Amino acid sequence: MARRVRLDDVAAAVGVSPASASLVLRGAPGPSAATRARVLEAAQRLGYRPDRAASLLASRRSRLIGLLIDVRSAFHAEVAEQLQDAAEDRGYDVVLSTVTRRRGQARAVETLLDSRCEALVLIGPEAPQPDLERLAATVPLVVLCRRLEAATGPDVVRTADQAGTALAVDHLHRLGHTAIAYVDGGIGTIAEDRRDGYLRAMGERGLAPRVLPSTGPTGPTGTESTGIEAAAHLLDDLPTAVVAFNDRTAVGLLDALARKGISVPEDLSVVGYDDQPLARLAHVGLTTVGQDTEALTARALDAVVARLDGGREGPGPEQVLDPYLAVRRTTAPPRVSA
Amino acid sequence: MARRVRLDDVAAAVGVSPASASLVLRGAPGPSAATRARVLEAAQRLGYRPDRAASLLASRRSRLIGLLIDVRSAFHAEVAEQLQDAAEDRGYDVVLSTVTRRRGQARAVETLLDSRCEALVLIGPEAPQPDLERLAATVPLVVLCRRLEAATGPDVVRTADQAGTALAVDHLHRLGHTAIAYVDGGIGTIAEDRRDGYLRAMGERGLAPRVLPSTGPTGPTGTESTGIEAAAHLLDDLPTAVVAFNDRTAVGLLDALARKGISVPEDLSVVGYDDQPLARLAHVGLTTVGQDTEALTARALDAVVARLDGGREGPGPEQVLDPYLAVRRTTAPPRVSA
DNA sequence: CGGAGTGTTTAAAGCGCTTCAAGTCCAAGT
DNA sequence: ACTTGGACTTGAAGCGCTTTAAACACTCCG
Repeated sequence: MARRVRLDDVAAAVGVSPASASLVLRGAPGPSAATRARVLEAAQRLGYRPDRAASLLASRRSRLIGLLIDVRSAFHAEVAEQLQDAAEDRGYDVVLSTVTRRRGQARAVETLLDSRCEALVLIGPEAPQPDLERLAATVPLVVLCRRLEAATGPDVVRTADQAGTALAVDHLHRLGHTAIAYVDGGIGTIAEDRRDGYLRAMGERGLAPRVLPSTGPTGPTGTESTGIEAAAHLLDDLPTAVVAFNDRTAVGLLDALARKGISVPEDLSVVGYDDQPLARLAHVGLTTVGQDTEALTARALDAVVARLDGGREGPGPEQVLDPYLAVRRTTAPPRVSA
Repeated sequence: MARRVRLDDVAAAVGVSPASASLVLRGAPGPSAATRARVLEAAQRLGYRPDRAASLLASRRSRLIGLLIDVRSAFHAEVAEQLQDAAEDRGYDVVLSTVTRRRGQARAVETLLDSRCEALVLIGPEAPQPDLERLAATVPLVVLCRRLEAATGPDVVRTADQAGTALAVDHLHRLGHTAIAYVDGGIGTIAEDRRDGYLRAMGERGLAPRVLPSTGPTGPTGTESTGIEAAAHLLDDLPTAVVAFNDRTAVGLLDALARKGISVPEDLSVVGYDDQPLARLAHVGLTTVGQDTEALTARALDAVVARLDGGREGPGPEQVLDPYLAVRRTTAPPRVSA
């Protein structure tokens, strides 16, 4: 295994100083076109690859953005991919750190910090707000998809979850539904917001809300089984439409309903939340509320860049994006009033 | 934003040389218990965090393993998580790089190499074998879940895919099935192996194989829609059992069958492949073939460590693990012969 | 009491790159 | 002919840490 080609090797091959070679290879202004061409050629020929660690150490800037993800989540994955591409366009690089069951968020954040990240992006962090504020004092921090009470430190970019469930209720109401139930998602800011949005939207229309509790605090919440259990409760007194906390719950619900011989959307309309790939599948065709991931990551990156390159100091305004409603095949006018 | 605490600061605070502090903080032998305690205390008090880039640069070793994943794949995610934990136990760290639609495998590998990774793990790389061989000449390389013809360079750790489909056929045959169809997964080493396994297993039992082609080369292969299409073909001449290339295909199949009023497993048994979380869901209960991810990652790490710490030079033996069969609710004896 | 031996500590030399002050060179200006 | 300024180039000083060999302080032994 041959020794790695260094900058000095390239410089020596061309007969210029390492300093010049460095400038050329980073596209910095200074070197003449002739030098530039020769250095580039040599670098190419020798197969030179700059040493990341060395440049990080030498340059004051690292142009690295740390992204903390739970690699098992499809949504996180999507954000990662888009942030990666968006960052690249702005000359930044993204370093990923993943939480595992053993390795908590704190550990993962440390790894990121140790890697000289200049800013951190956390997706729906569960850490208590004071912890986030403290972290924000150390490094520019963007909190994605999580509401904070009067955020002072971190920048917040999120979707208006309340508006999302309201959108769902509105859609159903326009179709003629009045008996619209909601399957809850348990505790957490997001679940709260979605529930509130539902309750408010129902209230505004003078409709009686009906919230089916999520699976008890013991089991996991917002999964297919939540939907299956909810279906059991629903059967006693069937509404004409149901809004579920998320798509997985909705899918569980759908499955349980199918087994009971209740046809969707004829007997019952169902709306999910998240617009997961799952929901888009032709044979599921779930009407669902979604958030614009691309806009979300773009805003997050903007916030980072505003601090890093723009020199913004205080926290920016909380960025709240509007959710959208993807109408598919699980909603229709109620049978009786049609 | 206060300047970062450096090793020198810690050393100065205690009144020892940076060299000693360095030794203590890395748990290297040398420093006395007294010094050790004082340095540790100071580091703690000052909130010292070693600079990753600097230590990488200074130490000859980086103890970094690069893992290339497609962050959208659940399987990759699982591997990432497990490799992360396993590596930690051996004193290695994992750096993740993700391919995006824009950013191919090659680019991602470069990033990893630039980060001073000492070894690379690729999951089911699609690159042609010569490329992999070339890469393996540069850096210790482990190829996970992909068969190579007479691998000379990279270490290979995979599951015997042929044995997997054979397992499925065997299970069905024992239940009394003889008309067992297979839904193909298109091109690629994995799809080939699974198909071959099916064909061979059928042949050995004197059964007539029936392979339903995967969706044409235009569309994506091995998805739910593959299963849906296959179901349409199946209806003309219903076998008593079907083995699908993977779980997603099986789920599509299941869904389409349900719509046609064909009940599983009464009318038709279905076996998937991958044992995805999806398959394990209570309301799916798919009988499926799975691979032992934990063993897979453990072997991969062993291979890496054998080269890095053990000084192994040549390629190790190809590691082929046995798949397992998870029998759930989609398989039963055929109606007639029961 | 000198020196071998043991256990600790540290000075100093980098790791490979960036950066910036300080050149060098040459054409234009006076 | 002699400065002036612009366009390039480069020497040298780090970035924050590791590592090696050498220095140091003892204790133990003959």
